[in-house]
Amino acid sequence: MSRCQIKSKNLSGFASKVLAAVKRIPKGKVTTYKFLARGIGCPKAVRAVGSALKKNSTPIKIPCHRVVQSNGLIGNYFLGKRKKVLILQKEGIRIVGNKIENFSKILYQFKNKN
DNA sequence: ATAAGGGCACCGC
DNA sequence: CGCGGTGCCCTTA
Repeated sequence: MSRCQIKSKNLSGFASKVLAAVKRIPKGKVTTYKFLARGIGCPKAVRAVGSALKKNSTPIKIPCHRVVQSNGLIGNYFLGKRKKVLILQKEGIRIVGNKIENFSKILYQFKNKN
């Protein structure tokens, strides 16, 4: 079961779960699409997670900029990769080039819910 | 309803 | 160790 898609009012259940998970990310920390996907129960839906964040219409409530690639790279951002880096830096995260410094340290891993 | 795209991840060479 | 190609799932046109 664990269907990754549950109908909702506006956003798909999948998106809702993703957004909820992203909102759980503490400030000054970051997470990866992989952990995020795994956190919602769909470790293979890493790309779907990105798409879901893209449909996010409230970036203020949903710090999608705290979501980066599993290799420590910033990845992309619906507002622009450059913008994402700036925001992360403001969060107190050190970024070298396009990579996050101390990535493993600030990496927030979701608990294995379920 | 079908087709292509996308804010990735992993494996192989 | 670095780069390329493929795979998986959801969204939008």
